[in-house]
Amino acid sequence: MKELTRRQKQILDFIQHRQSIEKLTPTLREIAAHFRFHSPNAALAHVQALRSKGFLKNLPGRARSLQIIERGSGGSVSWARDSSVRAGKLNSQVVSVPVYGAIPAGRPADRTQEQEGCILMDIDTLGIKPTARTFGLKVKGDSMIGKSIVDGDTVIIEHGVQPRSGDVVAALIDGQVTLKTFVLQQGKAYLRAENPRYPNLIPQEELQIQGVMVALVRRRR
Amino acid sequence: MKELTRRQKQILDFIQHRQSIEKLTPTLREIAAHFRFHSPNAALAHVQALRSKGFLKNLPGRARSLQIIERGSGGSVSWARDSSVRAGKLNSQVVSVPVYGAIPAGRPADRTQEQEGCILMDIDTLGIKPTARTFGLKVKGDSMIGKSIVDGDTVIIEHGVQPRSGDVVAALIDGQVTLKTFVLQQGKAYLRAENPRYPNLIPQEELQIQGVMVALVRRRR
DNA sequence: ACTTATGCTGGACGGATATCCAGTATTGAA
DNA sequence: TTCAATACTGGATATCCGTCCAGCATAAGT
Repeated sequence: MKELTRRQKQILDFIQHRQSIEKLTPTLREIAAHFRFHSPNAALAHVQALRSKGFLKNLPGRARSLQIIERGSGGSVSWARDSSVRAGKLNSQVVSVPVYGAIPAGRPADRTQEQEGCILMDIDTLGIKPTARTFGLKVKGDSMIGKSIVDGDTVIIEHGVQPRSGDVVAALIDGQVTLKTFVLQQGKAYLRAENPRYPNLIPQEELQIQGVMVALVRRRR
Repeated sequence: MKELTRRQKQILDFIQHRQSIEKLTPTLREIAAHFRFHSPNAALAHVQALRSKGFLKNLPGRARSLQIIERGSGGSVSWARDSSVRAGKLNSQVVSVPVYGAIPAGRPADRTQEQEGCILMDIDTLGIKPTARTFGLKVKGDSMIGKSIVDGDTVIIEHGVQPRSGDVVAALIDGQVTLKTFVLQQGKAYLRAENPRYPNLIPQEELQIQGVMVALVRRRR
């Protein structure tokens, strides 16, 4: 790991500070203003150095898109205001996961119409670090009763991961998303319903896996 | 408090989701793209509505400067509130619920020894407004399989409420807490295990009900 | 029929922003 | 000295972005 100059560390700390306080990444001009630079280019040079050294990333050309890259044991929390921690959990973060009642066919991004709400949960309880493609799905019917998933449950689905045999997956079948168990048997994949009243599904062509279940939430009704 | 239309709530949820996942506020055009608007003005109209209703603020003219305005529901859940939460939900609050692996006999307050961790969740998902006597309980065994509660699940228990017939309750039996279904039949209360391999329990003296299940959380293992 | 609220399209403007180019000054190593 | 790395200035540009204007459509209430 390349090391940072003192100035670069100051820049990085400033970015981190602004993010934690204002929940907003500073622009290059705001960085320049804070350090009394007369040109945004001075800030850019440092940011570029931080990028090339792997401490920052961003979306090229996009405003306020700087993101600090997490790295394991870099315990520099110099001015962290952690005195406010009470019974809460340390090192945990709450994320917002959108919940859909149903997912129409097509690209996974086409889900905006059906959004029902959202769930806030800490990532430790969730069990994964959610991505932009993590979402909740309201369970309808009892086809997964054998896995103790019942009507009304909300399952948290992570899109874009390879399912292992036995995982519960959200699969696209006949233009609708249903919950099934993904089974890999002798090299062949099929979907098993965890209820004898429902048939198993052997795919004709290819499996349309929308995502893998990572967690479940149930409310008393 | 002015209310939000469904569309406005979807917009707000999306902004919150993006902030919690990417630590970056979406631009109006990114909002428009997600909702398949053909004009950034559609997103602007919603954002303006959210601003005037007090759910959002921003720095005028600045890119990605939307910020969600925190609004607690007023209730004092002081011990449970985690003030380090990055983005709170409107009209809602994220609370910290302690989780125990087992509950020893005695006063419910004497449980600090057995604490295993805690869960952070918003109260809308939880379904109740938690009190100081709300706690999580790790499920051991499969005596409640008939209610789709399996080993490893965490049930959220609310202490001190009167159970209704059919509720799942945490009951104190022989110095141990087990999960059972509370049944009231012809004026007599007893506890039913939702698994034929376990016996029902007819109380000799009085029922020791520790609390009623209000929610359930499951992680993939 | 008339109004109002909501939701969206399409275009446009100006300021904000990231990025590039050229140049200066300082420091330290070869 | 010479060279390279670091730190910064000043200016320029293409694009990104918030915002405004005008208009259309639908639905609900009066």
